[in-house]
Amino acid sequence: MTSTKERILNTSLALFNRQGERNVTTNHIADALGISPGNLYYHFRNKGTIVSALFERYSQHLLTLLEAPQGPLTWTIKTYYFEGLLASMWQYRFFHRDLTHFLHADAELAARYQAFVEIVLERGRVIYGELRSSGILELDDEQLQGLMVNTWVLMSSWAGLVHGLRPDAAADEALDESLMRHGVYQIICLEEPFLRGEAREHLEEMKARYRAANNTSTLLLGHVPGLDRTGSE
Amino acid sequence: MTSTKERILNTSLALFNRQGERNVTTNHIADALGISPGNLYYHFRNKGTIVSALFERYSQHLLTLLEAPQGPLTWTIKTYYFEGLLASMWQYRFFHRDLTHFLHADAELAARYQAFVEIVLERGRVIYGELRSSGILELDDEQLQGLMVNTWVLMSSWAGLVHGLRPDAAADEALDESLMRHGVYQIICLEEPFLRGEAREHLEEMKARYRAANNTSTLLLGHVPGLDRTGSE
DNA sequence: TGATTTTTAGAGTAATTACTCTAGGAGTCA
DNA sequence: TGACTCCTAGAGTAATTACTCTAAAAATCA
Repeated sequence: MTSTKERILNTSLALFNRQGERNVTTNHIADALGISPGNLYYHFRNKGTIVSALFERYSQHLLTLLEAPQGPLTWTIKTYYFEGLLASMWQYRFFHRDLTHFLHADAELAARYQAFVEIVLERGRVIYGELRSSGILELDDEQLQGLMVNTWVLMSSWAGLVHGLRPDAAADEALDESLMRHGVYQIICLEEPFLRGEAREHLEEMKARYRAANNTSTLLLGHVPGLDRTGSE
Repeated sequence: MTSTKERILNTSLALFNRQGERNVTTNHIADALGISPGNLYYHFRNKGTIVSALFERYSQHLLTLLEAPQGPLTWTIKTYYFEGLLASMWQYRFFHRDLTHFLHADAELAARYQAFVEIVLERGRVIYGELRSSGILELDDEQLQGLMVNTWVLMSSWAGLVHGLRPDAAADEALDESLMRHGVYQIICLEEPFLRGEAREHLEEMKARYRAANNTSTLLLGHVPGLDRTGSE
């Protein structure tokens, strides 16, 4: 028995992810819920408030994950961990999809987002730093920073990228898993050159685990099976 | 003396980049040009056609750049080359910003975009392959593919990312150069572990060249000068 | 029970916006 | 000059959409 307010958020999130925030009207949300527009606006002053509330959820969710202490950190564990992060970000993919617009339209949200990214990057640096201390990663401070930024770029735009190349992906939940795995794979590619010791031993195993199956995200894998005929009806 | 059709495209591009396609109406474009809406619609059947035509320009521009033969390829030259690519992409940054929406709204555009990405990736693989043949890069096929995908992810989302973190960047042309340079720097970070021979000698010099100045994109560099007070008005 | 507050419905509206239509100007060519 | 095509103006419209307002149901509480 969730409150109306939360049901609005849940439904909005689902619709936003599937159709894009731009294509989802407030009336549409109310309809999907079987409530009146008036009711919706009783709980949320305007559409932006819904987006803002969803960002709050998203950032809290992610920061909680990032705060969780994890004892002795191995590279394998870290990878599973990042897989979880990516999955959480995928759940709120509408946000990164229209990020620029949201930040442009709401200065307060922009400030919150900046602070959020700062914490994420900082926490990421700590994680990579721990791996370095354990001798699992070998890189200097500047390389670590570069790696961290590239990891964040990848994670925060992966969903949107995949969405662009496979417009069907939004509806097809089965694709999700495989696409997420490919995202993790690309992160592994980022880290690979710096891996040492324990990590190197598990590298092939992990790459195999996350390497996308041939039938998905083929575009990003080089060989396209049945999509090569363009233009013909 | 450019034709009205081209003036519409130029103005649309400028407005789209600055304000986002979503926030630019067709009437707005006509106003900015000092022409009537009727005139605009004489040249373009609808708004989507403008976007589509701009993508045509964009993709042709990029593919032309990518086709240009470049004789003996050094890593330094390749880096300048990528800098040019990134600059061209920045000129059409509105497109990647709302990419998902455009592809969702226009199936034909989606198909063209897919084909475009395929060619870009293929051409990128060739370039990296040449560097490998010259002994400048040391990596296997799979690593090359991973690197290529990550480079593309970075290039195609860098503008949007930067835009998200520095909403002011759209207006401030002076920031552009520095932000673009940081993008190239991140690409260097991707390649660095694989560099050998000639490239390693120029590495520090190139990193220094593209390392962003402290006063820009500070968020992505770790140390933030004056933005640390959050929440207070 | 009655009073008060919270939640809901649903009709309605003002504003926006993509796009149309008609008519007329401006080149061009015979 | 006249006919014909290309280009342009600008008023107008139908549809969408974020949001409001009033009143009533439902829950809460004394």
